[in-house]
Amino acid sequence: MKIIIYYSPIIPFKDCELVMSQDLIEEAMLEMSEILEGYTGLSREIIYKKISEPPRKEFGDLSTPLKGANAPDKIIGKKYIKEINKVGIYYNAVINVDNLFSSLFSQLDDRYGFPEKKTGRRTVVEHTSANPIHPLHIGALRNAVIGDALARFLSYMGDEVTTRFYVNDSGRQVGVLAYGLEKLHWPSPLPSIKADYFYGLVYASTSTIVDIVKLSKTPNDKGKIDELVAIAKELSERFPEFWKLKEEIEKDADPEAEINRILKEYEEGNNEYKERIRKFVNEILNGFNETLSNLGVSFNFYDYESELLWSGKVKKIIDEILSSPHVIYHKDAKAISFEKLPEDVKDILKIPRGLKIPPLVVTRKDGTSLYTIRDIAYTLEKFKNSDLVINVIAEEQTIPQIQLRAALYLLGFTRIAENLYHYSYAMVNLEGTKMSGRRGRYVTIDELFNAVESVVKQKILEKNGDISTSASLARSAIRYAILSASATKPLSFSVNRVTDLNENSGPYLQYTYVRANSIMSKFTGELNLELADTKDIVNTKRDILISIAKFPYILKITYESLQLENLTIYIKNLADLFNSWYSRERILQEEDERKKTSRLYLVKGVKTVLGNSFNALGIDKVEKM
RNA sequence: GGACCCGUAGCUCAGCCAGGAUAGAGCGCUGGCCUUCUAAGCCAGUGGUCGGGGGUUCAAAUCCCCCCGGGUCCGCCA
Repeated sequence: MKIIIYYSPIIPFKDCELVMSQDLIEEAMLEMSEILEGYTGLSREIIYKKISEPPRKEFGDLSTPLKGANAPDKIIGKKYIKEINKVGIYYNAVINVDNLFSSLFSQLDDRYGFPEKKTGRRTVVEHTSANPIHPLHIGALRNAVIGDALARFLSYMGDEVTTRFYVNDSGRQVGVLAYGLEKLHWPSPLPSIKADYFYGLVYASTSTIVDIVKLSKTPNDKGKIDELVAIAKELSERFPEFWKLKEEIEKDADPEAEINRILKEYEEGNNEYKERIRKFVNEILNGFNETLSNLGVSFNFYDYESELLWSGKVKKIIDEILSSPHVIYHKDAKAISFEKLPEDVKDILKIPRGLKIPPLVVTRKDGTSLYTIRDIAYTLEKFKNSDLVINVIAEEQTIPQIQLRAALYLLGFTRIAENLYHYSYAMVNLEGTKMSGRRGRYVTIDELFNAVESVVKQKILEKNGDISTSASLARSAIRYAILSASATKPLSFSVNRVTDLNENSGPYLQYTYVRANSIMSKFTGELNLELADTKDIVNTKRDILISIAKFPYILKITYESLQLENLTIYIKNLADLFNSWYSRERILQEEDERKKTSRLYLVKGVKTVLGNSFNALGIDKVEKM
């Protein structure tokens, strides 16, 4: 793995600071650059910046290419650097294992790696925030896992973190569902089925029927109608009330107008709609929670979008917008224009210079509100007690998120606009399935989780393991599959792959932890650093030592980049090293007390690093597998 | 048409932003290892025009330009 230096944080710090403790690799790199500075005349910053891990062992532990530098072929180091050897343009440093070992383990405790001081940054992570109209499907999975892991991670790193789920209970989709329910006289969910599944069927049925009615009035697209009819048949097999619902909806001259009417009355505070909609939204949210708890995901707050409407906060923003100089007419509607947003501000707000930001319409024709405008009001709320807001939202919403930042900036909320971060992630593909919430075609997270858990259970039975760990293992398999990939890349998912619990999986990491933990719990003595034989720290053990020492550094770059895969991949590599060593040498059975001691320290280090990383990523520590 | 993301082994992914020495994992395939602290493991082998072409550089998977392919967005939806 490459050692990376001098990262410029993705989000600049203002009055907050990350102070890492015990970052011994960083100290070694500083020492190396100081030594070379004296010989080469290059600034230590330049040297430091170029340090990386050499591709092969024989080149040492740290390496920096310095062309034209004229240092001696061999330099003796000081504390963490043993010596530096010149090979071609490279200066290769060998780490002083004795000193690294004693420094590292003289202070390694349960908190190892995490900063001792709080950063002083108050961070909101808004994530998942799925529309409460159908069960959570695979689309929301990546969001929930990334958001939850980010929040845990930042919290361990010393941010004061708040997690929020934005309940989008005021959008058109909720209006569609309310319309369908009204037509069915507000039925209660069937007891045999989870509420979110029941409402999901009503929503998909209503939405499909409304589209059929709409299309049948302008009969020009035969193919499309045939397709919808096929979907109708499909839905009617899953939802017995489908034809009754269709009959009811067809009685309305203009279903679309009915949906708008409901939305308007609801937004204006009609009590019946307020109550009825809140009731089903909460039932669906309960379903979400059941799903999310399987994944180990929970929230500090659920923020109902509708409350922003009824409290007048949205209206206040609309008024502010309308009195700003940036309002124009766009297709006969009042809209915010972003024409006058300066180019250099675009850079600050991470908006591509080449992008012409589309105008943002302020309200619908009938006066009801639109999502992005409501989101402005919501963003102000989120910033009330925070410095940074991270929105984990799919990349499809890049433009609205840009409009949001740009609008906030133009309205004068510059600090907020600058500290609002869109954590974008690409789509998850599941074995080529095509998903559509509006048509009720989706694979739910529950289905995936159950499939994974049942494979895990089978595996546990085969191995005579502890069946009570099945949920933990299934959860970690799913979370690992997501957290080890870069969020910006489209992710191909398949149940087969997630349930392949091999050496590149959550359970593999848990298994490695179990091994380390089991050794430590069988050891009853007291570890004494004086007894440790550092001469024994060679080959893979040496790699393990250095890897453990690198942990704070990895945490730091992960914190600054917000790319959790840095940490995930790192612990996978550490687990590989540990397992490789584990199969070759004995630890508790080692007869030489001094060797046994130094090895036990390594095991303790591995256990601590894995355990702390698990905490930060939301992977369960299990004792037995 | 414009903007953004992605393209690395048969498949799924690291590495790219911060350029350096024979490009790494897992799955798959081949063969080995359980009287030893948990074999969800270990060891060995197999497999790559880093999408293509130019450019910058002593040095390019990595930076720049062009092109090709896939995805997403450009709504009075979210």
